[in-house]
Amino acid sequence: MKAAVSRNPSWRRRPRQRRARLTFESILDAAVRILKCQGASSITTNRIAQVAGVSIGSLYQYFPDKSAIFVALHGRHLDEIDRVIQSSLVECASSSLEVLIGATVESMVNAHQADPELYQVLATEVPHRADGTQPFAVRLHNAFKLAIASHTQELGREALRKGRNLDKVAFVVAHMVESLSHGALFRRPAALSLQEAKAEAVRAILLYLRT
Amino acid sequence: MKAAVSRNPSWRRRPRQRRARLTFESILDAAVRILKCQGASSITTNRIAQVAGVSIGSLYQYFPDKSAIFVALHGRHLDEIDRVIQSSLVECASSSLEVLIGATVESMVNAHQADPELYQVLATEVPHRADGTQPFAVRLHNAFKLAIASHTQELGREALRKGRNLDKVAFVVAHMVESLSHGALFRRPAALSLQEAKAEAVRAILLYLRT
Amino acid sequence: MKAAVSRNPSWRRRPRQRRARLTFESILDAAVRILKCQGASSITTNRIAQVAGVSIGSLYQYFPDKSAIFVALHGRHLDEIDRVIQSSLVECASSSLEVLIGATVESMVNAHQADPELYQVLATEVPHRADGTQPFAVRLHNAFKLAIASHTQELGREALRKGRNLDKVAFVVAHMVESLSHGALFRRPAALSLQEAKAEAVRAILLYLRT
Amino acid sequence: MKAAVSRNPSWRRRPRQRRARLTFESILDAAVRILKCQGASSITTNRIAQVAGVSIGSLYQYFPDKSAIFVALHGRHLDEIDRVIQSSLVECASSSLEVLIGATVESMVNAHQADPELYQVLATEVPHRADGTQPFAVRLHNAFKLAIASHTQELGREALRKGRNLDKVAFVVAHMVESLSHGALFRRPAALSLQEAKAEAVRAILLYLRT
DNA sequence: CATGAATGAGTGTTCATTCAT
DNA sequence: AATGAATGAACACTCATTCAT
Repeated sequence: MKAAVSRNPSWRRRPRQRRARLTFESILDAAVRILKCQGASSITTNRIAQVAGVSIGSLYQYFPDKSAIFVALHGRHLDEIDRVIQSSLVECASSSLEVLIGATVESMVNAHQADPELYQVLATEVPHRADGTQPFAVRLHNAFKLAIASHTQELGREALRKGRNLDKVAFVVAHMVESLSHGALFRRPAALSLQEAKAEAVRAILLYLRT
Repeated sequence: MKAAVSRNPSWRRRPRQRRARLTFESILDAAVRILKCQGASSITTNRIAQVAGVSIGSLYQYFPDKSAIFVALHGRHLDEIDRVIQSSLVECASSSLEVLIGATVESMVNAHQADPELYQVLATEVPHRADGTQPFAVRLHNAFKLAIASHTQELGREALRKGRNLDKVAFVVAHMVESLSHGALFRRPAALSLQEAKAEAVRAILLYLRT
Repeated sequence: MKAAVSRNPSWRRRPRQRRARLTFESILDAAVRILKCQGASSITTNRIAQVAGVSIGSLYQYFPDKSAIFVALHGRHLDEIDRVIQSSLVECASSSLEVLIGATVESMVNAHQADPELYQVLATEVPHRADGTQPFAVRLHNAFKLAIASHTQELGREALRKGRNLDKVAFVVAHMVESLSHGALFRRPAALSLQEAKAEAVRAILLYLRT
Repeated sequence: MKAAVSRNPSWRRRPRQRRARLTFESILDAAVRILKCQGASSITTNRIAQVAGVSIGSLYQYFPDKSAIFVALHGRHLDEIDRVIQSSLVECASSSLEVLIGATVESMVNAHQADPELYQVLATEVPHRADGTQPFAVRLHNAFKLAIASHTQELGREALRKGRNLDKVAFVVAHMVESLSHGALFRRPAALSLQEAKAEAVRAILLYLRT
């Protein structure tokens, strides 16, 4: 993909595109850094620009206003989680449901464990009006519809019978995966280890699926 | 404690306390009204005071700063949900688990259905730093520990055996109730009616509990 | 006029109204001071507030935005000129046309001579979109219609005959008064003294009126 | 003068000069377009460049700064009016004063009628500090000195006698022409047609000149 | 000469908070 | 205890201008 470009020797490589992407990301990274260190209340566009190492004017070339930065931040997070989940589903497409659900919960937890404070702050302090961006649960929902559909036989003849349609199952599973993964990481009771919480989450989801 | 007041027998009861409570609530109500009508971005302390019909000075008599209003708002919401859940648990203390879980999910949904936009805004646009206030899931967790403990026999001898302790079960149940109730109301797929979503949520929770 | 107020002994004199008016005027005065000293390009709302000795917040309590200050500035100037002209017309209501026109031109020049730089700057550097405020020439026009009407007999039987209506005459006179007064002060050729310029202006206007 | 150019016979004439002139004008035209459509408050150098179809860098090759564009704009307008007036004066050099004044007023009105909004905006919203550029009235003044001088005999022996010098007369006439022409177009009372206003203006000026 | 991305000083404006009344 | 005018630090955002390419 990038080979094709460097193969062309007489070419100043699309400097705009590349630099633009870089700047865009560096602005988001700066926002993240500030969010984690100083919290959401002390974030200003000028500080973001400064931390990102770009001028405030440039920042406004990439984002129409401050809230656009937040939207992009949430978007990037959602995309990341999405990607991780999709990977799990694809990788385990031909594995048992047990493996698949286990891997998914694992991925979910891992994705958040990489930077727990960030996701905490994003979720609780950074406004994320539901404009445009598909709410996360909907993305998960669709992913699980596909995944479950391809394991129909494992679920037994009757599992998806009589009104127990895919939508219903995917609805429950998507919410369980999201809620229990988050919960295992952020809200589990002191008496429960992360391992135990994850295991129980998987157990609960499989129980539901198998019945 | 209220000696000064009770010493004056001819006095309309605790007028200050009463008025104070009223003012306090009217400020929160004003905040809610603004949040629902204009969104979180256009909320200012001055506007809140104006809508509440009190002076800005008075507002600061009841709240040390702006964020305290948000904290109180979230608190009030959590307390309300808490109350509703506790009611369900108490009312159904001697009913079957099926009834209890059904009632709980029902209560949960009803509580949010009263003012869906508000809870949406509160959750997504109003910062709710996790300082001090017990996160909701923890309250639910404790409530369910009690509830489940008192239905141990219905769950069968072995249900709470072998490391499947109360904490673990309550953790899963609390998250399922919260997540699926919210989800049923706010994020269910178009193909699913609220009734169906609720019913499936209850079914899933019971399945887990009974196994 | 103010006696009525001070006659009321138990009264804290409308502090808001009075102070408000004072603040309002002090802001305009500050704007004038800056305009004269630093020119229109270096005027900022913060500097105006500072020079006026009020906080920037207060400034915005009296003016919705920066341009409103300019509008008020022009308005104040127009009102001042208006007042001066009206005075002349009233004072000379029963004098000859010669006296009346002489006095009017004199007033006009005097009014601007008090602060020539200001009016120069106002006219050339401060945007004064014609929104709402009656353009000056229209006010003058109406004033002169009245003045001329009350001197009809002096103008002779035929002066206002045959399509030479009041509107027409007032149109010409108003423009001559304004233009020649301004011109005498700001744009007269070096060879002409102010006195001469004014005298010639009056002569020209009277010539027109008498024919 | 243009030796370098004429030395190269096969060359399209002065390409740089020509293009330069074109670019210069296109920038001014763009400014005019913006001024008329969006008003003076929303004019920016970047937008001007964009509308003109040149880069912002090029714009700064032709104008040292933003205000230079305004100066040039006013200059272009003044030159245009100047040109039109001079034409009238030259064309009517040997006509009667009546014809000459009539033609001049006519020209003046026509010149502004071509684009009334523009001249309104230029006069009221675009700063035109009196630096350098001869104020318009002075140009007119000189033009009329010449014109009137060459009609001395028509004015009669005594007309320019005893202190009634050319400067005085030209001062009055120049201001009357300018003010009444503008007034006829932009500020005439509703009851007056443009034709009537112009005719009365001419009549008033001639009355003055002939006395 | 042309370009237009980058700059950043500077602006208008807001709004949480105070405090004299 | 209540008021609300006054405050001014702080902010989001603009735009004239530069300069490396």
